Amino acid sequence: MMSKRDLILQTTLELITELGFHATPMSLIIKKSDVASGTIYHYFKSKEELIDTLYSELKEEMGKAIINNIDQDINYKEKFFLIWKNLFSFFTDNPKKFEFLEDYANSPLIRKEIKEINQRHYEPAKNFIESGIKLGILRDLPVHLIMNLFFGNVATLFRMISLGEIELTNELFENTIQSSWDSVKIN
Amino acid sequence: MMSKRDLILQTTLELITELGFHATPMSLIIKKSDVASGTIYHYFKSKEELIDTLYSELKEEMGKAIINNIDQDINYKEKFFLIWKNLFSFFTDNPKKFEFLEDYANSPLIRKEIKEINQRHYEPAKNFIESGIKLGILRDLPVHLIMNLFFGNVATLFRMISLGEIELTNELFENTIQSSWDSVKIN
Amino acid sequence: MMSKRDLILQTTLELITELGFHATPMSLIIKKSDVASGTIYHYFKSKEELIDTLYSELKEEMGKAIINNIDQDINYKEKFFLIWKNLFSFFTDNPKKFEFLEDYANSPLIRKEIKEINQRHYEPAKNFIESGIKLGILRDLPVHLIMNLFFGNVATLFRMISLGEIELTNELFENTIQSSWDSVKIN
Amino acid sequence: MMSKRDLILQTTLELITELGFHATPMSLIIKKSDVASGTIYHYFKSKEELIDTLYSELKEEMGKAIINNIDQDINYKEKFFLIWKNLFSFFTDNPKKFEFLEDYANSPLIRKEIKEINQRHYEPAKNFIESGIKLGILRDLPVHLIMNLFFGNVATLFRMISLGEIELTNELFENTIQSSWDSVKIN
DNA sequence: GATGAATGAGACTTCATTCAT
DNA sequence: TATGAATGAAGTCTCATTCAT
Repeated sequence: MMSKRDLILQTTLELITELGFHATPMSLIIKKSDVASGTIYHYFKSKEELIDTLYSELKEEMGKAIINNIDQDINYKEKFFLIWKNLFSFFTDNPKKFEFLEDYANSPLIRKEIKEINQRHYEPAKNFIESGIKLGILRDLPVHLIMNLFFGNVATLFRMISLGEIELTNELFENTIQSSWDSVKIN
Repeated sequence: MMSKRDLILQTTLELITELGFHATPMSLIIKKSDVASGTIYHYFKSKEELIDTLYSELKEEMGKAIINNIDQDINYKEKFFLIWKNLFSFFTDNPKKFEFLEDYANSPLIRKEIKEINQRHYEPAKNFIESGIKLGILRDLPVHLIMNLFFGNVATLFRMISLGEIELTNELFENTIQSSWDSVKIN
Repeated sequence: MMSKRDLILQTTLELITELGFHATPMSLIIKKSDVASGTIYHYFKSKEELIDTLYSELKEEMGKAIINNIDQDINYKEKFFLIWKNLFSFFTDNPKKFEFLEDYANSPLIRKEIKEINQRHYEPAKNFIESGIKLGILRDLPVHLIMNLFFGNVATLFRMISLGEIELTNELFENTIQSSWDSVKIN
Repeated sequence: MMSKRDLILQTTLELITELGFHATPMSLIIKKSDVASGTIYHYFKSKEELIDTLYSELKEEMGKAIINNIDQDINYKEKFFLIWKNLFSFFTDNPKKFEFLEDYANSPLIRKEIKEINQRHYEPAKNFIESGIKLGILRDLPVHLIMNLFFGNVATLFRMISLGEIELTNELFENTIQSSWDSVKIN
């Protein structure tokens, strides 16, 4: 059985992605979680702290998903493709989490301090890009720029699939990753 | 002198990018615009219609900015670079408009119908991409996917510059566009 | 007809003296005043500002009541008695105002700044005491101490009468004022 | 070491004088006392009973302080002065208790029944005043009026000293008591 | 005796909107 | 066109208290 705390977080994710932060009153989270109003404030000091917490937990989860299986004995390009697929799979498996993280990535609703602290979950990914540049495999662009372009590409494909604007075929999938790779690889 | 209607729209843009839609009460727009509460409702039926209107006007403005100067006698790649630069310049010249359009591109706050209607301002850009594919210059990916990847790349660079996360040099600028081009061109 | 603003102030006085500040919810003031909840906030920014305003208005009113008729051609002691009676009459005529001013005189609920500003209504009274000291009629005690003792004496008598703990006769009234006078006069 | 019960009472006194009854939530008393919420309800049935108890204990303590040393072989006036000083000393030694007793003397928060019961601690003081009247030393005013005027005078001086509005010198102290005596003694 | 998670009524306040002038 | 007093539903959060352990 889920703890009340986790139940509240899950309900919050569902409602906020569906309705947006301000269109999701605490009263609705309370009702859907089937807890008393006081209970939510027992675990989270305020609505802001509630979504800060949700953001942190999801950011950590995504950071871990990205580097899944990455320690295999495969070459750089294959690892690039693997990470791309890992991120895409995370979105596919957790569309709500994708939506939430997209919406609040640049939102003033999440305190800056929270955002900075959660950067730490992306150290492995950052190291991967950095090593690619050092090895002369990747273009010499700022590491964070490459990471953001990469992330943006995955998100763009996933969003369109998710909204039904295009259909996902194996070919499209591979071509899009290839396009992403071509944008940063040298030659 | 600015009409009251336009004054209200401008104030709305400023406040909404700074505070977000729900944290920007009509009362604040009213106060900062120095009009009476009745006046705002004379021009816009509701808060929703106000931002629908703002969205439409900005979307149109951006659509026009993109194709500025595009009818010159230059080759395809040069046009690709020009459009990239046009979009980037529009963001640089209008950072608030960039922010607003980014925030509300995927927001449920803008009615779907409004979003669809404003697609028409991007016909020229769409035609440009389509012709590139037909001519065998661009990869055979769905047109809208290419457009979104393209838009995403420009936005990613601009956002990082704007937030001060990286510094814009001529070299970085050209390299990033080149990276964007490499992701879609054939060969 | 009373303005909504004044109606709210009057209702507030009645409820707060009866129930106390914290036991008087805004919702009750709203209901008894028969206005909309928004209306109260149109005139007063917060509950705190509402009672600050009430305090200020009553303090001013009491300040004026005290010096009523004082410019007559009567001697010092007679003026002392007159002021005593003026204050006592103000309490008798406005028992709720007495109660409110008593309860909030030393309350942290009224901002210090508000208290200081309202001292100005007691300048004439202060001058009267000061001149008494200078003329050698009154004991050489700090002016404000004399004022507070004086005020305390009037309030003590009135409170007991008001609570029905003793009965007011002309003799008791005169004796009490005489007692007050004897405490500060020289000889 | 203090019992948890007494610890709670002491914390309550401190918080309530600083913040006021309604601005002092049970949760704060609980936190500052470092006890569990259940514990406070083990000793006191409700918040009301908690302050009723506090009131009673302090009222008794003050009653005892007043008559300290009064059985010496000194004359009536000297006893009057002694009681005055006893009360003033009690305030000086226990400023929080003074504040609490002042604030709640006329408060509807303390049940009437509690107030009446605690009158018994002031029988000796009452007897002292009554005998003064019978002996023809004091003015023939109602006993309780004299007691209240007396108490009010001590409180007025103490409050001003305590707030730093005037400075306490030996001369001022003696003069103020003399003033208090002059207000009730015959001649 | 002691704990603290859980409760839910109710507090203050905000806000989009209306309408008589 | 323009005004701004008035509305009242709804929002976030607090708080005294309970009860299973």
